[in-house]
Amino acid sequence: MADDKKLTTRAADFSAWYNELVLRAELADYSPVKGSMVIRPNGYGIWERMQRALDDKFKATGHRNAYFPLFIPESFLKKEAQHVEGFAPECAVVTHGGGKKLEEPLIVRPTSETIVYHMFAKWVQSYRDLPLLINQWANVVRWEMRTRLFLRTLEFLWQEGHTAHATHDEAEEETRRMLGVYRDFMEGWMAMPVVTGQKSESEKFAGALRTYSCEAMMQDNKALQAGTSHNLGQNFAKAFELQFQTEAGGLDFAWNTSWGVSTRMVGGLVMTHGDDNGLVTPPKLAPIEVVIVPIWKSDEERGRMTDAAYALRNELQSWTGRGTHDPLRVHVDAREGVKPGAKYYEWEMQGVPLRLELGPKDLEKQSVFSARRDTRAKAPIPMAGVCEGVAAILETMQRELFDAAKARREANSYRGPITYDRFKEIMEGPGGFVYAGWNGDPAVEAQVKEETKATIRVIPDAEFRSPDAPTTCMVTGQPAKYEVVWAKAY
RNA sequence: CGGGGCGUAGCUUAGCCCGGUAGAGCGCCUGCUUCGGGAGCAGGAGGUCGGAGGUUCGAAUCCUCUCGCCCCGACCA
Repeated sequence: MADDKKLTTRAADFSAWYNELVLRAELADYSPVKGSMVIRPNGYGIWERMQRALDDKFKATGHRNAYFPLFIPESFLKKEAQHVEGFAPECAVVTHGGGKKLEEPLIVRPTSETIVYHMFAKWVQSYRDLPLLINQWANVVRWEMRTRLFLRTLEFLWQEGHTAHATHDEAEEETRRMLGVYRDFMEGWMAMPVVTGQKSESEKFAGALRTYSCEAMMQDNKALQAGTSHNLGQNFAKAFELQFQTEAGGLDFAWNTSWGVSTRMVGGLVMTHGDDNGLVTPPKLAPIEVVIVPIWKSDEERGRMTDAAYALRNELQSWTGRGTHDPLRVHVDAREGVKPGAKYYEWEMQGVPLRLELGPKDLEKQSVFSARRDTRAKAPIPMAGVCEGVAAILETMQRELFDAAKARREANSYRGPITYDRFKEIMEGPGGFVYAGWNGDPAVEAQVKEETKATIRVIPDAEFRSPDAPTTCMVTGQPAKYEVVWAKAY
């Protein structure tokens, strides 16, 4: 009886733990259509907070939101050779509408480069129209063979930024800037440390010149590609005749970038911070940061305690110590007929960062009893200064979640000279990030993937590289062209 | 598309070999007692046993077909 209330532990079966958590925390549920899911209010609430934070960052870097249609003419996809090769196999295609066969099939967008740059071509005439900085929040469809809640579903929600620039260097700067924005968000809001860097040729976006990525390590030591930013060069501009008059009077193709993050990040958040009791949400992304549970025995006490709980909520909500635009998000759980213990388990499963218990004894002592979700640390907070006290705990928790995740990642990262045999041991065993030399040959990359299922996650940016750069390729022993991060990935 | 598992109440499932009144736990509703870490008692609602054929006096159970889902692989944000 007690057992079926517990989650499968991470140690016993990480995959089962993840699925159970997502369902039990009511983040999402399976839909009647295979491979697609319903995002429930608990999960959507986290996504909304992600959206808000990211949208502010996009606006602050000069982007404006727009919306492009769901349907794309099939012919558009075919205009960029690599793009069609990459995406055609996973596209949903509409062949009928209004009871009639369509003259030209419509693709349900797997991503919107083609239609966006088709439109850009109409809007851009001169270098004065550049840069054009657009973002859209949308759903996209990719017909994946194997799906997983939040991590890979047929349809998912994301944001896709699309920009056009006059020069390669400007486009490159934008590509890197947005990768930085993603990193700031993932580390500052999700408390999820990432390794940034460039993708190898085989892993880059179909149609891009270069792809950069944020890679996070999950608690099973596998990598999650959490966000990508692409320098598209002039590939799409040429395919869609996106040209402009230069300052000198000539004609040139524009330079494009695109970048995106998706609801997959919710899955990343779960697998970064969740524990065997359920979800752990970083305070900054928690739809509810604080839940107050009033404790009573008699009816008389129930009245007094719920009143006190709502009064405490009002005090917390109206506190402006974090600024008027960032009030504490507080919920009172005054349900009758559910015992306090049952409420504790429920809110822990849902990942609410801080629980406040308020009973007659606390009221007498003019304090409230707090329990932190991640460490389970419990301590009374004096009513005088309760807002500051609560805010301080949340701030500490946000920081410590990041520190803990980063320490875990580093503990499972391997640097220094390594043999291919040792590498195989790591990948068959605990897994993790292995920093090693690579001769740059795609055949080596393919061989390692075939033999170990590990892939090159990124060619890391300078700050992530080892103090002593590897000099030889881990597999061939030839001179290393790059230091790369190997890992099994989601 | 290969390999494995499974479809019985909202959920988890027993029953299936060996055909004969469809059972349990959780959840839900009502009432009373409870309430500082998953409450107890009493009463109650809820089922075309995934679907279609067949065998049989009789099918959740046996046979055939079919649909769907989950997990593991190949592919991918």
